[in-house]
This record gives sequence, C-alpha cells and structure tokens, in this order.
Amino acid sequence: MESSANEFLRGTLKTIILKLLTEQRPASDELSGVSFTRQGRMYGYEITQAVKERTKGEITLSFGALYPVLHKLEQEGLLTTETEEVEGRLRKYYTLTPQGTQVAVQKVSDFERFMDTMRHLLQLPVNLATGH
Amino acid sequence: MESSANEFLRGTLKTIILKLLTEQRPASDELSGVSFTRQGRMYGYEITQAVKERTKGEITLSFGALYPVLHKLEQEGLLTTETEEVEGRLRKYYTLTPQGTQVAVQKVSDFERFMDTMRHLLQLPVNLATGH
DNA sequence: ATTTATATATAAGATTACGATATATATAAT
DNA sequence: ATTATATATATCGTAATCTTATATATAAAT
Repeated sequence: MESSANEFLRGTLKTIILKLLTEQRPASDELSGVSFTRQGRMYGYEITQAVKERTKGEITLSFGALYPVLHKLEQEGLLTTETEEVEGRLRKYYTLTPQGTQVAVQKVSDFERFMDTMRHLLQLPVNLATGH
Repeated sequence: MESSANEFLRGTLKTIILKLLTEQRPASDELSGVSFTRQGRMYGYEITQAVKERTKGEITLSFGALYPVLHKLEQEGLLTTETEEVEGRLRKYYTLTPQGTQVAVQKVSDFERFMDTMRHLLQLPVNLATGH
C-alpha cells in the first residue's frame, strides 16, 4: 500500500531535489580550516535522509526513484557531480549548475502557484493553524 | 512543452474528480418542477470544463487522462453511471457511491496534509496574500 | 460549406515511481 | 564468529499514470 503522501509525490521529485540543493550549507576550507557557508552539495543518501527528517517520515524518497531523477538532472545540465572517497567509500556529490539554480527557483515558484490553484479548485481554506 | 501546472498534476487526478463529484449541485424534479440541490452528477466533458473554469485555464484535464480514471473509479466501485440521451446525443453521468464519497473526503484531507508537508519541506511561507 | 462547440472513447507511447536486487564498507551487538 | 544495522551507489523489471493522437458523431454558428 502506497503511503498517502507518496501518492501525490508524482511530479514533485525534481522540485524537491533541486530545492534542497539550492540551500546554503556549512562548509570549511580543508587547508585553512576556515568555516563558511556555500551553496549545497549533497550525495544521494543524504538527500533521502534530509527528506525523511524534514517531513517527519511522511515522505520517503526511495533510491529507485531518486537515482533516475539525479541522473536525468545531470544529463539535462542542471547538476554536476564530483566523486570523493570518504572513510574508505566512494561518495558522489551533486551540485547545481547556474542553470540548475535558475530552474530550481522557477520550479518552486511554479509549485506554489500550483498549490494555490489546487486550493481554489478543491475549495480548501487557507491554512492558518499550521503556519510554520 | 508541458504547462507548469500540469507537471504537478500527476497523482492528483482522482482527488480532483472525486472532490468535484461530492459537491452539491442544483437539480430539479422533472415531474413536479420543484428545484432542490443534491450531490453531484457530472458527465466527462462537464468535468473538464469545470476544472478549466475554476482554475482559469491553468489546469487542463485532457480526455485521454480523464476517461481512464473515470473507468477505473467505476471499476473500483467508487462511481456509478447512468447514460441519458440529451439533445440527440448520449451523455454518461457519473455519481459517487457511498464508498466513493468516503474516499473523496479522505483523499482531499490527504492532499491537504501533503501540501502542508511540502510547504515545510520546501520552506515556503504560509500564503496569506492570496487567501480566497 | 466549414468551422466551432459539444460529447464519449480508445490506442500508442512516454514518463514516472516503486520494489527487489546487487554490491561494498564499517560498526555494534550477540 | 556471526548477525544486524547503517551507510552508500546503482540497475532492472514492473505497474501505474499521463500525454498525444485519433475516431466518431451531432448541433449551432459563420
């Protein structure tokens, strides 16, 4: 049985992945040791965990769904990859290209608009109670 | 090129159709001429027009998408049909079964929850400005 | 006459997401 | 020693879903 959240996930995966990658994340210069923030760089497993944590387990991004999307985004020129060895294992980091950043912003905005349209279509109230 | 609204439509079609059918609509007793309201009864073409009008053309439900869903919902016992001749043409009306009404309510509620989750995941503000 | 609007429906094809599976290392518990 | 858990990438087959194109037909409008 498909979870009720994942039923609606169809079509939003790209948007979720691109948005997560736009976020500023802590980093450090390995030579100088100086800490700073920079635009995201995430590896596959990390993305699935981030989605799980933020949605308190409501949305589960399976690997079978994730990797095909990552590969497609890379193919489309929205992501680049760098593979690094971390603790004996290879880890593949994904980073947004400038075009990827642009598409990410566009897609999030499109999704907001879609939610408004759906709220109207389904005659749903604007949600004040659960404001974050 | 796929419209940005329709990109996110996947997974929401059943919910939209079921919800529209839950709505009270004007009707009349053909014998007595008395007007009243009753739970929806819509035909396919009417559904596509209702979606188009309410979303100001942002969401377009194609027939190729609509009919398979209607047939499936009927098969699943959520809808029943009655065919009538109107102005020389056959028209097929779809009505919710009691189970269909139940599923409709559940799906709309699931979708609201999904939107909340997505708003959180994408760090979107609660939308006050466009409240309907 | 022809186009537009109304109306139902199927077929072909592409896309998408999921479950299962394979591979591999590291660590913690039994 | 073995088992389990967590981390990590990736493919394959399948099922479901959606898009586009097509067929059919009537009525009204131009």
